[in-house]
Amino acid sequence: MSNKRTRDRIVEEADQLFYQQGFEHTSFAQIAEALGISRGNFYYHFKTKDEILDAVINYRLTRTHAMLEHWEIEGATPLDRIRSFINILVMNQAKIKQHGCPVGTLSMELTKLNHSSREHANKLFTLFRIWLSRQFEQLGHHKHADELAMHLLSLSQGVATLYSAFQDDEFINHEAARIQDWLSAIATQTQTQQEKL
Amino acid sequence: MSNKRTRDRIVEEADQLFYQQGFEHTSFAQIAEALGISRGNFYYHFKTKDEILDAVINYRLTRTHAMLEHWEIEGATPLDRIRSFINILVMNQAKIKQHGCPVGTLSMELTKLNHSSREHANKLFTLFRIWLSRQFEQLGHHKHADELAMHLLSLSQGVATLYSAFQDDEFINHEAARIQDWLSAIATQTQTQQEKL
DNA sequence: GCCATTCTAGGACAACCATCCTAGAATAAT
DNA sequence: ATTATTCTAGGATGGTTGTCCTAGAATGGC
Repeated sequence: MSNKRTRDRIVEEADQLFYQQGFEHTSFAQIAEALGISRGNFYYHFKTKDEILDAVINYRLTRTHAMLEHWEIEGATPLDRIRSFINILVMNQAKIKQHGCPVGTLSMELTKLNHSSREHANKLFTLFRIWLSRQFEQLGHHKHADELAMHLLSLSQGVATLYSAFQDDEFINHEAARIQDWLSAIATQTQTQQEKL
Repeated sequence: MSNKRTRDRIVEEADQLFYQQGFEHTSFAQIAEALGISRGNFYYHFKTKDEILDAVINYRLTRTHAMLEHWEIEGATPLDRIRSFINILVMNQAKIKQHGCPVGTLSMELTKLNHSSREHANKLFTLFRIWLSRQFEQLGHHKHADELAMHLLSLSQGVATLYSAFQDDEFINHEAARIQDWLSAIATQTQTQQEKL
Protein backbone atom coordinates (compact mmCIF):
# COMPACT_ATOMS: atom_id res chain seq x y z
CA MET A 1 0.00 0.00 0.00
CA SER A 2 1.73 3.10 -1.24
CA ASN A 3 -1.45 4.76 0.03
CA LYS A 4 0.17 5.51 3.33
CA ARG A 5 3.15 7.04 1.69
CA THR A 6 1.18 9.55 -0.39
CA ARG A 7 -1.17 10.42 2.43
CA ASP A 8 1.74 11.07 4.74
CA ARG A 9 3.51 13.11 2.14
CA ILE A 10 0.44 15.28 1.75
CA VAL A 11 0.22 15.83 5.49
CA GLU A 12 3.89 16.67 5.82
CA GLU A 13 3.86 19.10 2.93
CA ALA A 14 0.63 20.70 4.13
CA ASP A 15 2.17 20.98 7.58
CA GLN A 16 5.05 23.01 6.21
CA LEU A 17 2.96 25.18 3.91
CA PHE A 18 0.30 25.89 6.53
CA TYR A 19 3.06 27.03 8.82
CA GLN A 20 4.81 29.16 6.22
CA GLN A 21 1.82 30.69 4.46
CA GLY A 22 -1.13 30.06 6.71
CA PHE A 23 -3.98 27.63 6.22
CA GLU A 24 -6.30 29.76 4.13
CA HIS A 25 -3.59 31.12 1.90
CA THR A 26 -2.38 27.64 1.01
CA SER A 27 -4.26 26.03 -1.88
CA PHE A 28 -4.63 22.45 -3.00
CA ALA A 29 -2.86 23.30 -6.22
CA GLN A 30 0.19 24.46 -4.27
CA ILE A 31 0.44 21.33 -2.17
CA ALA A 32 -0.10 19.18 -5.24
CA GLU A 33 2.55 20.98 -7.22
CA ALA A 34 5.03 20.80 -4.36
CA LEU A 35 4.51 17.03 -4.22
CA GLY A 36 4.28 16.44 -7.94
CA ILE A 37 0.86 14.83 -7.74
CA SER A 38 -2.43 15.80 -9.34
CA ARG A 39 -5.08 17.90 -7.65
CA GLY A 40 -7.72 15.28 -8.16
CA ASN A 41 -5.62 12.67 -6.42
CA PHE A 42 -6.11 14.58 -3.20
CA TYR A 43 -9.69 13.65 -2.97
CA TYR A 44 -8.93 10.03 -2.70
CA HIS A 45 -7.01 10.66 0.51
CA PHE A 46 -8.94 13.61 1.91
CA LYS A 47 -12.51 14.56 1.18
CA THR A 48 -12.13 18.22 2.15
CA LYS A 49 -9.46 20.77 2.92
CA ASP A 50 -10.62 20.79 6.52
CA GLU A 51 -9.80 17.11 6.72
CA ILE A 52 -6.23 17.87 5.76
CA LEU A 53 -6.11 20.54 8.42
CA ASP A 54 -7.25 18.07 11.05
CA ALA A 55 -4.69 15.57 9.85
CA VAL A 56 -1.99 18.23 10.09
CA ILE A 57 -3.06 19.15 13.61
CA ASN A 58 -2.97 15.50 14.63
CA TYR A 59 0.44 15.20 13.04
CA ARG A 60 1.68 18.13 15.06
CA LEU A 61 0.08 16.78 18.23
CA THR A 62 1.82 13.46 17.74
CA ARG A 63 5.20 15.00 17.05
CA THR A 64 4.93 17.42 19.95
CA HIS A 65 3.84 14.67 22.26
CA ALA A 66 6.81 12.59 21.17
CA MET A 67 9.18 15.49 21.78
CA LEU A 68 7.87 16.08 25.28
CA GLU A 69 8.02 12.41 26.12
CA HIS A 70 11.54 12.23 24.81
CA TRP A 71 12.54 15.00 27.18
CA GLU A 72 11.04 13.11 30.09
CA ILE A 73 12.81 9.89 29.26
CA GLU A 74 16.22 11.48 29.00
CA GLY A 75 16.49 11.20 32.75
CA ALA A 76 16.87 14.89 33.42
CA THR A 77 15.37 16.92 36.23
CA PRO A 78 12.09 18.79 35.78
CA LEU A 79 14.15 21.95 35.81
CA ASP A 80 16.18 20.71 32.85
CA ARG A 81 13.02 19.77 31.03
CA ILE A 82 11.51 23.22 31.41
CA ARG A 83 14.79 24.62 30.20
CA SER A 84 14.44 22.46 27.12
CA PHE A 85 11.08 24.02 26.48
CA ILE A 86 12.47 27.53 26.78
CA ASN A 87 15.27 26.56 24.45
CA ILE A 88 12.81 25.92 21.65
CA LEU A 89 12.99 29.66 21.08
CA VAL A 90 16.69 29.41 20.41
CA MET A 91 16.67 26.08 18.59
CA ASN A 92 13.91 27.09 16.18
CA GLN A 93 15.11 30.65 15.97
CA ALA A 94 15.37 30.75 12.18
CA LYS A 95 11.88 29.42 11.59
CA ILE A 96 10.29 31.56 14.27
CA LYS A 97 11.94 34.59 12.74
CA GLN A 98 10.30 33.84 9.41
CA HIS A 99 6.94 32.39 10.38
CA GLY A 100 6.36 32.93 14.08
CA CYS A 101 5.23 30.26 16.54
CA PRO A 102 3.45 27.44 14.70
CA VAL A 103 1.02 26.92 17.57
CA GLY A 104 0.13 30.54 18.17
CA THR A 105 -0.19 31.59 14.55
CA LEU A 106 -2.45 28.68 13.66
CA SER A 107 -4.61 29.27 16.70
CA MET A 108 -5.02 32.92 15.80
CA GLU A 109 -5.76 32.23 12.17
CA LEU A 110 -8.45 29.68 12.92
CA THR A 111 -9.95 32.09 15.42
CA LYS A 112 -10.26 34.77 12.74
CA LEU A 113 -11.68 32.27 10.27
CA ASN A 114 -14.17 31.14 12.88
CA HIS A 115 -13.06 27.68 11.87
CA SER A 116 -14.52 24.55 13.40
CA SER A 117 -11.07 23.07 14.02
CA ARG A 118 -10.10 25.94 16.27
CA GLU A 119 -10.42 23.94 19.46
CA HIS A 120 -8.63 21.03 17.93
CA ALA A 121 -5.69 23.31 17.14
CA ASN A 122 -5.75 24.71 20.66
CA LYS A 123 -5.03 21.23 21.95
CA LEU A 124 -1.46 21.94 20.94
CA PHE A 125 -1.40 24.69 23.53
CA THR A 126 -3.05 22.41 26.04
CA LEU A 127 -0.45 19.74 25.43
CA PHE A 128 2.33 22.13 26.40
CA ARG A 129 0.29 23.56 29.21
CA ILE A 130 -0.34 20.23 30.91
CA TRP A 131 3.19 19.05 30.37
CA LEU A 132 4.68 22.24 31.78
CA SER A 133 2.24 22.15 34.65
CA ARG A 134 3.44 18.68 35.52
CA GLN A 135 7.04 19.82 35.48
CA PHE A 136 6.29 22.70 37.82
CA GLU A 137 4.51 20.33 40.13
CA GLN A 138 7.56 18.13 40.22
CA LEU A 139 9.54 21.24 41.03
CA GLY A 140 7.43 21.58 44.14
CA HIS A 141 5.00 24.23 42.95
CA HIS A 142 1.89 22.19 43.51
CA LYS A 143 -0.44 25.12 44.04
CA HIS A 144 0.62 27.38 41.20
CA ALA A 145 1.82 24.81 38.72
CA ASP A 146 -0.79 25.58 36.08
CA GLU A 147 -0.43 29.29 36.64
CA LEU A 148 3.31 29.07 36.08
CA ALA A 149 2.77 26.94 33.01
CA MET A 150 0.43 29.51 31.50
CA HIS A 151 2.81 32.29 32.36
CA LEU A 152 5.69 30.54 30.65
CA LEU A 153 3.55 29.87 27.60
CA SER A 154 2.68 33.55 27.50
CA LEU A 155 6.28 34.59 27.74
CA SER A 156 7.46 32.44 24.88
CA GLN A 157 4.43 33.28 22.77
CA GLY A 158 5.05 36.99 23.14
CA VAL A 159 8.74 36.67 22.41
CA ALA A 160 8.05 34.64 19.27
CA THR A 161 5.57 37.19 17.92
CA LEU A 162 7.80 40.18 18.51
CA TYR A 163 10.86 38.43 17.21
CA SER A 164 9.02 37.67 14.01
CA ALA A 165 7.96 41.30 13.74
CA PHE A 166 11.26 43.00 14.55
CA GLN A 167 13.66 40.25 13.45
CA ASP A 168 16.08 41.30 16.15
CA ASP A 169 18.45 38.45 17.01
CA GLU A 170 19.74 40.13 20.12
CA PHE A 171 16.22 40.47 21.42
CA ILE A 172 15.28 36.80 21.29
CA ASN A 173 18.53 35.62 22.81
CA HIS A 174 18.26 38.16 25.56
CA GLU A 175 14.66 37.25 26.27
CA ALA A 176 15.40 33.55 26.26
CA ALA A 177 18.13 34.13 28.82
CA ARG A 178 15.77 36.29 30.81
CA ILE A 179 13.17 33.53 30.92
CA GLN A 180 15.82 31.08 32.04
CA ASP A 181 16.70 33.48 34.86
CA TRP A 182 13.07 33.71 35.80
CA LEU A 183 12.96 29.93 35.96
CA SER A 184 16.04 29.83 38.15
CA ALA A 185 14.34 32.18 40.56
CA ILE A 186 11.29 29.93 40.59
CA ALA A 187 13.44 26.90 41.29
CA THR A 188 15.31 28.65 44.11
CA GLN A 189 12.05 29.76 45.59
CA THR A 190 11.02 26.13 45.75
CA GLN A 191 14.17 25.05 47.43
CA THR A 192 13.69 27.72 50.07
CA GLN A 193 10.19 26.45 50.67
CA GLN A 194 11.45 22.91 50.94
CA GLU A 195 14.11 23.92 53.45
CA LYS A 196 11.39 25.35 55.63
CA LEU A 197 9.62 22.03 55.82
CA MET B 1 -17.78 66.53 -0.72
CA SER B 2 -19.44 63.49 0.69
CA ASN B 3 -16.36 61.78 -0.75
CA LYS B 4 -14.60 62.03 2.55
CA ARG B 5 -17.52 60.53 4.35
CA THR B 6 -17.70 57.39 2.21
CA ARG B 7 -13.96 56.93 2.11
CA ASP B 8 -13.78 57.16 5.87
CA ARG B 9 -16.68 54.82 6.30
CA ILE B 10 -14.91 52.26 4.14
CA VAL B 11 -11.75 52.57 6.19
CA GLU B 12 -13.60 52.27 9.48
CA GLU B 13 -15.60 49.25 8.38
CA ALA B 14 -12.52 47.60 6.87
CA ASP B 15 -10.67 48.29 10.11
CA GLN B 16 -13.27 46.37 12.07
CA LEU B 17 -13.59 43.50 9.63
CA PHE B 18 -9.84 43.10 9.16
CA TYR B 19 -9.55 42.85 12.91
CA GLN B 20 -12.41 40.40 13.31
CA GLN B 21 -11.84 38.17 10.30
CA GLY B 22 -8.36 38.95 9.10
CA PHE B 23 -7.31 40.85 5.99
CA GLU B 24 -7.35 38.03 3.46
CA HIS B 25 -10.57 36.52 4.68
CA THR B 26 -12.43 39.83 4.35
CA SER B 27 -13.78 40.48 0.86
CA PHE B 28 -14.85 43.64 -0.90
CA ALA B 29 -18.36 42.29 -1.12
CA GLN B 30 -18.49 41.98 2.66
CA ILE B 31 -17.34 45.52 3.31
CA ALA B 32 -19.70 46.82 0.65
CA GLU B 33 -22.65 44.94 2.07
CA ALA B 34 -21.89 46.08 5.59
CA LEU B 35 -21.87 49.69 4.39
CA GLY B 36 -24.77 49.38 1.95
CA ILE B 37 -22.76 50.58 -1.01
CA SER B 38 -21.94 48.88 -4.31
CA ARG B 39 -18.81 46.91 -4.99
CA GLY B 40 -17.90 49.03 -7.97
CA ASN B 41 -18.05 52.17 -5.91
CA PHE B 42 -15.02 51.03 -4.04
CA TYR B 43 -12.75 51.53 -6.96
CA TYR B 44 -13.42 55.21 -7.04
CA HIS B 45 -11.95 55.55 -3.56
CA PHE B 46 -9.36 52.79 -3.61
CA LYS B 47 -7.71 51.29 -6.63
CA THR B 48 -6.75 48.03 -4.94
CA LYS B 49 -7.43 46.05 -1.80
CA ASP B 50 -3.89 46.72 -0.67
CA GLU B 51 -4.64 50.42 -0.76
CA ILE B 52 -7.46 49.88 1.70
CA LEU B 53 -5.11 47.93 3.91
CA ASP B 54 -2.63 50.77 3.93
CA ALA B 55 -5.40 53.23 4.71
CA VAL B 56 -6.51 51.02 7.60
CA ILE B 57 -2.97 50.82 8.94
CA ASN B 58 -2.65 54.60 8.75
CA TYR B 59 -5.98 54.93 10.49
CA ARG B 60 -4.78 52.69 13.29
CA LEU B 61 -1.48 54.52 13.50
CA THR B 62 -3.28 57.83 13.85
CA ARG B 63 -5.67 56.58 16.49
CA THR B 64 -2.94 54.88 18.47
CA HIS B 65 -0.77 57.95 18.28
CA ALA B 66 -3.65 60.06 19.54
CA MET B 67 -4.26 57.67 22.42
CA LEU B 68 -0.64 57.74 23.50
CA GLU B 69 -0.48 61.51 23.25
CA HIS B 70 -3.66 61.78 25.26
CA TRP B 71 -2.05 59.76 28.02
CA GLU B 72 0.93 62.08 28.04
CA ILE B 73 -1.15 65.20 28.24
CA GLU B 74 -3.20 64.01 31.16
CA GLY B 75 -0.41 65.16 33.45
CA ALA B 76 0.28 61.80 34.97
CA THR B 77 3.64 60.31 35.82
CA PRO B 78 5.45 58.01 33.41
CA LEU B 79 4.62 55.21 35.79
CA ASP B 80 0.91 55.96 35.44
CA ARG B 81 1.26 56.09 31.68
CA ILE B 82 2.85 52.67 31.49
CA ARG B 83 0.09 51.42 33.74
CA SER B 84 -2.39 52.78 31.21
CA PHE B 85 -0.71 50.71 28.54
CA ILE B 86 -0.90 47.55 30.62
CA ASN B 87 -4.53 48.28 31.31
CA ILE B 88 -5.34 47.97 27.62
CA LEU B 89 -5.47 44.25 28.30
CA VAL B 90 -8.25 44.77 30.81
CA MET B 91 -10.06 47.58 28.99
CA ASN B 92 -10.20 45.73 25.68
CA GLN B 93 -10.68 42.38 27.33
CA ALA B 94 -13.82 41.43 25.41
CA LYS B 95 -12.35 42.19 22.01
CA ILE B 96 -9.03 40.55 22.75
CA LYS B 97 -10.88 37.46 23.88
CA GLN B 98 -12.61 37.23 20.54
CA HIS B 99 -10.01 38.46 18.09
CA GLY B 100 -6.66 38.74 19.84
CA CYS B 101 -4.38 41.73 19.73
CA PRO B 102 -5.07 43.83 16.62
CA VAL B 103 -1.40 44.70 16.20
CA GLY B 104 0.02 41.23 16.66
CA THR B 105 -2.53 39.36 14.60
CA LEU B 106 -2.23 41.71 11.63
CA SER B 107 1.55 41.58 11.79
CA MET B 108 1.51 37.79 11.79
CA GLU B 109 -1.01 37.54 8.99
CA LEU B 110 0.90 39.86 6.69
CA THR B 111 4.06 37.94 7.47
CA LYS B 112 2.44 34.70 6.31
CA LEU B 113 1.02 36.37 3.23
CA ASN B 114 4.46 37.78 2.46
CA HIS B 115 2.59 41.02 2.00
CA SER B 116 4.32 44.22 0.98
CA SER B 117 2.57 46.20 3.73
CA ARG B 118 4.11 44.05 6.41
CA GLU B 119 6.61 46.67 7.51
CA HIS B 120 3.97 49.34 7.40
CA ALA B 121 1.87 47.31 9.81
CA ASN B 122 4.85 46.75 12.08
CA LYS B 123 5.04 50.50 12.59
CA LEU B 124 2.19 50.00 15.01
CA PHE B 125 4.52 47.93 17.14
CA THR B 126 7.23 50.52 16.73
CA LEU B 127 4.89 53.26 17.83
CA PHE B 128 4.25 51.50 21.14
CA ARG B 129 7.88 50.52 21.44
CA ILE B 130 9.20 54.06 21.12
CA TRP B 131 6.54 55.49 23.36
CA LEU B 132 7.13 52.89 26.07
CA SER B 133 10.85 53.35 25.73
CA ARG B 134 10.44 57.06 26.37
CA GLN B 135 8.37 56.36 29.47
CA PHE B 136 10.98 54.02 30.86
CA GLU B 137 13.62 56.62 30.22
CA GLN B 138 11.62 59.13 32.18
CA LEU B 139 11.42 56.53 34.91
CA GLY B 140 15.19 56.70 35.09
CA HIS B 141 16.01 53.57 33.10
CA HIS B 142 18.09 55.30 30.49
CA LYS B 143 20.23 52.33 29.61
CA HIS B 144 17.62 49.61 29.36
CA ALA B 145 14.62 51.67 28.32
CA ASP B 146 14.20 50.02 24.93
CA GLU B 147 14.84 46.60 26.36
CA LEU B 148 12.15 47.12 28.97
CA ALA B 149 9.78 48.43 26.31
CA MET B 150 10.29 45.32 24.20
CA HIS B 151 9.86 43.10 27.22
CA LEU B 152 6.59 44.74 28.13
CA LEU B 153 5.37 44.44 24.56
CA SER B 154 6.24 40.75 24.65
CA LEU B 155 4.39 40.23 27.88
CA SER B 156 1.16 41.79 26.69
CA GLN B 157 1.41 40.14 23.30
CA GLY B 158 1.76 36.71 24.85
CA VAL B 159 -1.07 37.28 27.28
CA ALA B 160 -3.37 38.45 24.50
CA THR B 161 -2.66 35.39 22.36
CA LEU B 162 -3.17 32.89 25.15
CA TYR B 163 -6.25 34.63 26.42
CA SER B 164 -7.77 34.42 22.99
CA ALA B 165 -6.93 30.73 22.82
CA PHE B 166 -8.07 29.65 26.28
CA GLN B 167 -10.68 32.34 26.94
CA ASP B 168 -9.87 32.21 30.64
CA ASP B 169 -10.94 35.45 32.33
CA GLU B 170 -9.06 34.68 35.49
CA PHE B 171 -5.89 34.26 33.51
CA ILE B 172 -5.85 37.66 31.85
CA ASN B 173 -6.74 39.52 35.03
CA HIS B 174 -4.10 37.66 36.96
CA GLU B 175 -1.49 38.28 34.29
CA ALA B 176 -2.37 41.95 34.03
CA ALA B 177 -1.92 42.28 37.77
CA ARG B 178 1.33 40.38 37.52
CA ILE B 179 2.66 42.76 34.89
CA GLN B 180 1.67 45.71 37.06
CA ASP B 181 3.65 44.14 39.90
CA TRP B 182 6.60 43.71 37.60
CA LEU B 183 6.35 47.39 36.74
CA SER B 184 6.22 48.34 40.41
CA ALA B 185 9.42 46.41 40.96
CA ILE B 186 11.02 48.25 38.05
CA ALA B 187 9.96 51.58 39.47
CA THR B 188 11.24 50.73 42.97
CA GLN B 189 14.48 49.60 41.47
CA THR B 190 14.85 53.02 39.92
CA GLN B 191 14.16 54.78 43.16
CA THR B 192 16.85 52.73 44.86
CA GLN B 193 19.26 53.71 42.15
CA GLN B 194 18.34 57.32 42.54
CA GLU B 195 18.80 57.20 46.29
CA LYS B 196 22.31 55.98 45.73
CA LEU B 197 23.18 59.05 43.70
C1' DG C 1 -30.19 76.83 -15.19
C1' DC C 2 -26.05 74.84 -17.28
C1' DC C 3 -21.99 72.51 -17.28
C1' DA C 4 -17.94 70.11 -15.19
C1' DT C 5 -16.66 67.49 -11.66
C1' DT C 6 -17.38 64.15 -8.30
C1' DC C 7 -19.46 60.18 -6.94
C1' DT C 8 -22.24 55.80 -7.36
C1' DA C 9 -24.29 51.53 -9.24
C1' DG C 10 -24.01 47.28 -11.13
C1' DG C 11 -22.78 44.27 -14.76
C1' DA C 12 -18.62 41.91 -17.07
C1' DC C 13 -14.23 39.74 -16.70
C1' DA C 14 -10.49 36.59 -15.90
C1' DA C 15 -8.31 34.14 -12.28
C1' DC C 16 -8.50 31.15 -8.65
C1' DC C 17 -10.55 28.21 -5.42
C1' DA C 18 -12.42 23.71 -3.34
C1' DT C 19 -14.75 20.02 -4.98
C1' DC C 20 -16.57 16.37 -8.06
C1' DC C 21 -16.36 12.99 -11.68
C1' DT C 22 -14.77 9.53 -14.62
C1' DA C 23 -11.46 6.80 -16.98
C1' DG C 24 -7.61 4.33 -16.55
C1' DA C 25 -3.16 2.76 -14.28
C1' DA C 26 -1.06 0.15 -10.61
C1' DT C 27 -1.31 -3.24 -7.33
C1' DA C 28 -3.01 -7.14 -4.60
C1' DA C 29 -5.80 -11.40 -4.15
C1' DT C 30 -7.12 -15.59 -5.86
C1' DA D 1 -3.71 -14.99 -15.40
C1' DT D 2 -7.75 -12.88 -14.12
C1' DT D 3 -10.32 -10.31 -11.21
C1' DA D 4 -11.06 -6.91 -7.47
C1' DT D 5 -9.25 -3.30 -5.14
C1' DT D 6 -6.57 0.60 -4.53
C1' DC D 7 -4.67 4.54 -6.30
C1' DT D 8 -3.84 8.40 -9.75
C1' DA D 9 -4.62 11.84 -13.45
C1' DG D 10 -6.81 15.54 -15.27
C1' DG D 11 -10.79 17.75 -17.05
C1' DA D 12 -15.41 19.88 -15.61
C1' DT D 13 -18.16 22.60 -12.38
C1' DG D 14 -19.95 26.22 -9.69
C1' DG D 15 -18.81 29.68 -6.59
C1' DT D 16 -15.96 33.55 -5.05
C1' DT D 17 -12.45 36.78 -5.54
C1' DG D 18 -10.22 41.31 -6.97
C1' DT D 19 -10.54 44.32 -10.67
C1' DC D 20 -12.35 46.92 -14.63
C1' DC D 21 -15.75 49.45 -17.32
C1' DT D 22 -19.44 52.28 -18.50
C1' DA D 23 -23.70 54.68 -17.79
C1' DG D 24 -25.89 57.64 -15.03
C1' DA D 25 -26.91 60.20 -10.61
C1' DA D 26 -25.56 63.83 -7.39
C1' DT D 27 -23.20 67.89 -6.56
C1' DG D 28 -20.79 72.29 -7.03
C1' DG D 29 -19.30 76.59 -9.52
C1' DC D 30 -20.73 80.14 -12.54
